[in-house]
Amino acid sequence: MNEKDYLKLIGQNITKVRKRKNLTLVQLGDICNIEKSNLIPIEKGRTNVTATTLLKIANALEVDVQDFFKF
Amino acid sequence: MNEKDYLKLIGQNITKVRKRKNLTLVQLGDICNIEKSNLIPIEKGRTNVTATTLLKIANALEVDVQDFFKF
DNA sequence: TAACAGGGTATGTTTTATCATACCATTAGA
DNA sequence: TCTAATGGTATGATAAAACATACCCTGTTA
Repeated sequence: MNEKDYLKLIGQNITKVRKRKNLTLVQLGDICNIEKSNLIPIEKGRTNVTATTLLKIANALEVDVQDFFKF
Repeated sequence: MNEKDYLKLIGQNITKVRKRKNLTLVQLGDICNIEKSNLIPIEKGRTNVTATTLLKIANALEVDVQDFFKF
């Protein structure tokens, strides 16, 4: 898998979980202290997200980081 | 889990898989095009590794990225 | 027709991951 | 003993993530 698609899938997984939890980008951002303007590139797969940012988001969404890597 | 321990565990998982495959840091680095001097901080959990770097390492080690997040 | 909420974009700044190279210590083999 | 391999450290440069703020568009609703 190429890096572009891989980042896109991670982002899509985050979006899926966020919507499943009925959270807006602002709400998620409030919980994990990340601005929505920074969450959007992550969900769109436009940024090469770091491990700790994934941890913050996973904690906020109450899932395992691994869940973002299940394709 | 705090970020420090989390990064350390990711690194330890990478080290475990690398040793299981009987690869040195240089050999792993050759496969995924990452200098051993840059792999060491990752394995030690001293750097906040990015998603694509984890993908490169996972590909080189022939495992899923998820495997690095199993604690 | 406001006003607001939601998703999304743009951008300048700061921080830091990655790259690349050089170097050190220890250990095993010739 | 010398050499090479291995793990590890240090560092300067470059690319880019994260931060923070401001702004735009669309749909909804008072």
